[in-house]
Amino acid sequence: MRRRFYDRPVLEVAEDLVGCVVSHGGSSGVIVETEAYHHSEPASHAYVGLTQRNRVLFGRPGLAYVYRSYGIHACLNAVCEPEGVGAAVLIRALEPVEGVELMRQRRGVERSENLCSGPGKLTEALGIGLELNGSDLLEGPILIAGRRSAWRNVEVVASRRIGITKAAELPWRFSALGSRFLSRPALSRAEESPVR
DNA sequence: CATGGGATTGACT
DNA sequence: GTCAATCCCATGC
Repeated sequence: MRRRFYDRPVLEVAEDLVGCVVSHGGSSGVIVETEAYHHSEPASHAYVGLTQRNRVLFGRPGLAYVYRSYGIHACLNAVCEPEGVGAAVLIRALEPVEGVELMRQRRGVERSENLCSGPGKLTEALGIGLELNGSDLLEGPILIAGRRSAWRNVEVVASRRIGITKAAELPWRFSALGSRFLSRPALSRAEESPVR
């Protein structure tokens, strides 16, 4: 993946990341679910402006923004848009590909549908911790590679973001149509709209 | 300096 | 379905 991939409107990047492959710590998976966050809307950590917590969000595109959620979990984002603009894509679910046994050990669960089906789950499965906040997704140790051929024409659908109270009406969640590895089952067809 | 609230998960009713 | 765990950090007194 090139840096300019991330140096674009965050909604475009969020759609295009579905089908790409995240790898770290001897394991990898295909992204099946993302959400976009932008400083202009109140659900974004960048909404309040530059602070110590969110400074990576304003960094150069292609950085990893890893934050602690509910005091317990780590969540992985890809920083987007030009440097100085607070925007990022939250990686919400993966279809496990490599290192599945490692993922089972790290997660302590067996079912493959349960390994990476949530933002806190996938960081645990891949061994991604807060110390990787600010690392570069183009240099590692976390890497994101482009869509493999089988995913070249994946159908992406948009729906509302999960688990937020502010700006909850925005359809900024993007999922691979029909995937069994989503953090939440597909919504009713009426709630989802095809992208592109 | 005290407090409140999450971009969640898993256990339990 | 409900709810607690647990930790920064941002906010407000």
